[in-house]
Amino acid sequence: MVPPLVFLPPEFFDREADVVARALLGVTLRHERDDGVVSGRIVETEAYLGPHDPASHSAAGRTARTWHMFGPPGTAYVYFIYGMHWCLNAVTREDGYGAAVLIRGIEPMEGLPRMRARRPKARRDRVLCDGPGKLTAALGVDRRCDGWSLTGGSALSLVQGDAVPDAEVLVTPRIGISKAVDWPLRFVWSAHSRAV
DNA sequence: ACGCGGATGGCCT
DNA sequence: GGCCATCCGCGTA
Repeated sequence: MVPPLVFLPPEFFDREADVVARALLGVTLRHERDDGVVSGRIVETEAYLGPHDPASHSAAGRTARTWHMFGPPGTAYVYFIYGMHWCLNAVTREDGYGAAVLIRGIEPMEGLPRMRARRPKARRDRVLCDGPGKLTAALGVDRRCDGWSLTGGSALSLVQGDAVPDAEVLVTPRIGISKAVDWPLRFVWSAHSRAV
């Protein structure tokens, strides 16, 4: 028997983004499609705290692009970046606030052959999902998922996992941003991530 | 191992 | 016109 899937409820996400970012380590991100299930355990995240956080997309206000970042807790916010890549966030705090957690890395679990097919340039499984644009490609996540619920009401969901001890969590500044560059809002599950 | 620059397109000034 | 919450390939070591 396979244990039932326990989806993270909306209340899980109705907290500050840094708290949720830390708590998402070890959680399974799961995409269920016609051709099968693809999933992985979250090993790296970043928190974007809200309109007062200069590095946050919500700092520029609610536009068509950032619309779903202001949605209810547990919403998927998916955006297009550098003309090529999709990035997946989980919205945190209350409806209308504008905070989110960027999923930066997962450890592949189910559907390895499908991930490899969607990431033909990855020569080794170690680099299949070790970046925000890589994991969305491997999972088949794109603009269609923008605004979906991650709490069990859609094909894309977050499933409860075993707790990750503090001793295995690394906290660092965020990557690839130009504002608030030293805020310690990046969380890495060191035992399962190649990233420093 | 590490650093650099090109790819590529939507959105804001 | 410039800026991106990135990735990849190629150069040097």
